[in-house]
Amino acid sequence: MGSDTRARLLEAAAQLFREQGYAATGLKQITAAAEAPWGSLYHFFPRGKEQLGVETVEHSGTRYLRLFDLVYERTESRADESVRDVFRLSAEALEKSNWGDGCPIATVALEAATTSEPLRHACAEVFAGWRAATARRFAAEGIEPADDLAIYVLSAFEGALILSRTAHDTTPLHVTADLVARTIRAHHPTD
Amino acid sequence: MGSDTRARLLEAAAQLFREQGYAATGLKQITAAAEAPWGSLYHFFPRGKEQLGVETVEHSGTRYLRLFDLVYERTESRADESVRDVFRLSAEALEKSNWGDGCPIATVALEAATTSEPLRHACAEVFAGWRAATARRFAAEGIEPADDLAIYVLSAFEGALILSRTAHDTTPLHVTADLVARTIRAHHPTD
DNA sequence: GGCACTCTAGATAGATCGATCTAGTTAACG
DNA sequence: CGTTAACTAGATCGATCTATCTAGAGTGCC
Repeated sequence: MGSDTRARLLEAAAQLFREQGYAATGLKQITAAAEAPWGSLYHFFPRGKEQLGVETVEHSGTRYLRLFDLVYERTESRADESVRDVFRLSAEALEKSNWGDGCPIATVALEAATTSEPLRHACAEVFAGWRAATARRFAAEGIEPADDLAIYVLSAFEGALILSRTAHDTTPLHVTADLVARTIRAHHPTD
Repeated sequence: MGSDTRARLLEAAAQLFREQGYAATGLKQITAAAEAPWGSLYHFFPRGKEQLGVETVEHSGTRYLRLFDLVYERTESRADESVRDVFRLSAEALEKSNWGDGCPIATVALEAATTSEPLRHACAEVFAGWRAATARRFAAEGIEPADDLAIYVLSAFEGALILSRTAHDTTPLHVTADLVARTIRAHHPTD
């Protein structure tokens, strides 16, 4: 039973969707990258590309959520420093991947916003999960309004990723991180 | 000479790229939407889809730049209020268009980041132009560092647009607008 | 062994993709 | 008028797309 073909397909799809988007990625390209037989794709994802897309978004989403939580759980640093860490880590990953590894959801989310309701919904759920995790971290430190600040951080993060990736320059991520972190610090309860 | 076929093609391409992205939009679909003959497309854009893409990005970019400038030039309101206006106007447009009219550049920018250097470059130039216009407005009011703050505003704006469009809910735009405007206000010179 | 089930392997269908090509039509200008 | 260029119109090409289909290989269970 220990076949990992399905996992490899998800992994390859995640990488390709992240780099070049959903519409530009062919199923043939995914099976080739996963070194998986064509027949397996429709065995594991009988509803075709859209199902693969939805599951890939969920896969990338929870994987990234764990990354956020990992950073957030280091409570020796304060919340504003955690936020800055997220930006900094993403900037590193972006540059190291030759500007390929941006947000694994954003491209698909924009493509699907009006073209595929299941896909759009999956992306919305992922964003909501990220926001909730960030809000929890803020609330745990008494930073309020936690939910609004989480939305704000996520917005700035996604936007800075776009600008940096498009410009091939991490400056937007670093500049935005500084100003966002300052906002969060200003909302720390006086201690 | 007064043929507007070329303009109609650009307009239709801009709308379709904005709604569903570059890769998902076929040239046939563009000519159909523009009510333009297939032959005209390669007459006006002999280098094909990529050339049309680049010119469409430039077209949408300068059109949006004029919109920014229009808001920014209303100097009776302060810079932080102008920023809020941009967010609010976008939220209205987004909702009224059934979540179709997000950023006309972002989707293409993400798709092209690793797949088409000319297209990516065109998007980067547009973003740079928007940033410069915003920075000029800030500098004119003594808000410094103008360039960093412009990057920050643009990041938050782009990200909030993604979140709102994906969630089919303008809350991210409004929440982010409030917090960003507060940051800008805090950078006003004491007057 | 024999049956059932999972997964692999790839041929193939049918549609659509971007791009090229040739005619035909229209307009500009001498 | 005649000539040239601009533009329209669409057939057509090869490639590629998603999806379906059949056949076979592997595996566990009775």
